[in-house]
Amino acid sequence: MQVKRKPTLKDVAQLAGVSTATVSYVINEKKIISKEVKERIFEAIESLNYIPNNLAQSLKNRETRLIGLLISDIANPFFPQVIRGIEHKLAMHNYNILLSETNSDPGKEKENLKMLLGRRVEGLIVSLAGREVNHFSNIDTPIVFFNRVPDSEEFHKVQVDNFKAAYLATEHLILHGYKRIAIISGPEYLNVGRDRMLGYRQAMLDHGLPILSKYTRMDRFSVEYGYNAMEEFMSLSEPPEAVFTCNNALTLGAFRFLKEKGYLVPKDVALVAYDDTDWATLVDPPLTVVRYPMYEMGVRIGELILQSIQEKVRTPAQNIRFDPELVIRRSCGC
Amino acid sequence: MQVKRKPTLKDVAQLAGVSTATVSYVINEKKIISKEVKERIFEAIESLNYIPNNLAQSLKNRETRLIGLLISDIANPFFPQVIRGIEHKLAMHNYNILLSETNSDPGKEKENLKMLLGRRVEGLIVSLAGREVNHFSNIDTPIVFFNRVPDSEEFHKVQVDNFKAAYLATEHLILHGYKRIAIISGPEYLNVGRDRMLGYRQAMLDHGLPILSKYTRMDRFSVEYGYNAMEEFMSLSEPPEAVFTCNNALTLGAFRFLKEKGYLVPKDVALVAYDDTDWATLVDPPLTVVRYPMYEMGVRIGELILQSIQEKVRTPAQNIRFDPELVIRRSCGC
DNA sequence: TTGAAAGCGTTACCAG
DNA sequence: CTGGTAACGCTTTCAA
Repeated sequence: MQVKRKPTLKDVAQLAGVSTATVSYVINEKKIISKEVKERIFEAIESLNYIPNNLAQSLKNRETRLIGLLISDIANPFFPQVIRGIEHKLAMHNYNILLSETNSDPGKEKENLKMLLGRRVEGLIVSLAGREVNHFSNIDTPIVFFNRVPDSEEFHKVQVDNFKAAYLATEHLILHGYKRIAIISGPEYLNVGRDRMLGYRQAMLDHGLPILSKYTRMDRFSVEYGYNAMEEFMSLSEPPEAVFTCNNALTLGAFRFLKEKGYLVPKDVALVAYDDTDWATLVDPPLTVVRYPMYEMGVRIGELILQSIQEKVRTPAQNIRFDPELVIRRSCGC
Repeated sequence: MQVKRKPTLKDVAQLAGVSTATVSYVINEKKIISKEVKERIFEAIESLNYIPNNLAQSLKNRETRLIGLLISDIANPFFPQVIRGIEHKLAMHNYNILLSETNSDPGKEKENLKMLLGRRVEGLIVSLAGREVNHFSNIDTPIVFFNRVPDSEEFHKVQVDNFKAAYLATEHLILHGYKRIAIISGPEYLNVGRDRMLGYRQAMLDHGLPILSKYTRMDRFSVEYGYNAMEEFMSLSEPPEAVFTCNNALTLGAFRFLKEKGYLVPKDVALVAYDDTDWATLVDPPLTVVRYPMYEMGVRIGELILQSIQEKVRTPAQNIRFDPELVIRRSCGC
């Protein structure tokens, strides 16, 4: 549509009978301008409905106040909470968020990255699409990774202590007396899949329990995978006594299977889940879960990126781990 | 940080030994340039790691390929699904999303609106913060409202047929034989609160049932409000036989109250909810809900805004209503 | 206290 | 085919 051009500084200047410089001064309060001139300029701005063109300002000032957010899928309920924290922090400092989704496709990630860089975002907040991270090297725009982070030590990272979270969950099950404990996790090549698996293994090991491949599944973080993995477990001649599901989608799928088939939790099989969701207290039985502060993580991510932008020299990469907490309800059999 | 300046067209031109015009031509494939020159330019681009400055391009071309998204709170699970649809549609056309939250604060909405306009977004997608909409008049940037839309007929709107949704839900309860049917809804001044209430009233009216103020609550869309309203209902000397909760937060609160206090659904009180959530099938009993296609709504919103941007002349405002559907599960007593 | 003009990084017209 | 240059809308230096 955009039929008529938007008013510019020049238009305002003309109408107010002053130079563009003067108008710029009053808008930015950079110089002291006489009351009467100011008045005239404000009137002109008002009557033209003038809003400064931020593109031109950015071009001139070399600052866009834009942060690029690169995530796999905004419908994953984990993200909105975190984004909310990020947004609140950034908004305080007049930074805005440019959103882009990758659908966990590294190709799309690469494309979007280029787009964001082209738009001259001042910082990047990213949860990795896949295992490839080469396209993030050699970028001199500050980056904070979160959730799905690269292994490399050279980047800022904010994450839950996934290992500890899984350890906590598994150990709780062990101390409860269960021996045949299974796990459903995400892909090996993602820290979030791998570290949770490692935490599980370590807990089993520390308590002298065997790690059996028939009780471990790690492939995708999806509802279907959770459903299918649970189905496989329950059709084993010796099904697990307890299962640890490593993210909300997996929990959803696994739990759905159990409900559909009429299994009783925790009697037939106990459950500990990752991610404390809205509904964890509403299902029957209420879910014992690993919880961590999503909003606060977002705020911290926002702080970290703002700080990295401010810095004149590159400071050592920070790896911030948030402590998970076990929320004991009833699905574990307690 | 941003220590070293990013390479510019000029840098590329210099390195390749050509003019900036020529470089621009090859980048945009606007003119036919000889193979060898092209080659040299690509090499220069490669070695400098040059990415065109989109700000300058936008300024020159008068197109930002940016859409502003103005919503109350991204953590409301309704939004992410819709946004996903929007994002996918827009991404196909190389448009990106600038996200901003209002926290349902009209003041913040006004501010953010100005910011988005300053950034010269080509279109606006908004779910209203409050009842005030004056700041949206006199804006010549195309707007599509969704979810919380203004009453005015002058704007494009995409919404669920809220009236019909509530009518459907209420009528189902009525046909089931319940007489004392209550409703918990959101504020009167929001279409989403009001229309759902109206649908309820009409259904009651059409079936000769009285509308009693003790059975109607409309104030806020929050978990707490849902909890409290349900508590009030159940402490009535004659509690309702069935309740219709008008959004996911209200459902969450109301259901939580019932669970906590040990009420049996649908025996003690039947329930029909608005919004089909992930967990609606997992709770006990599975929830009978009103469902509508969130992702598809997002796609439609994206289409509509793109179309409005393309149009040379302003076409009449469209009011698109998505049909809700009743998903009968067990909380209604069927 | 005000203004002229250069420049931010592109694009595109017009010449050659 | 290639290039000089004005212009997009703003900020800021320098001068008046």
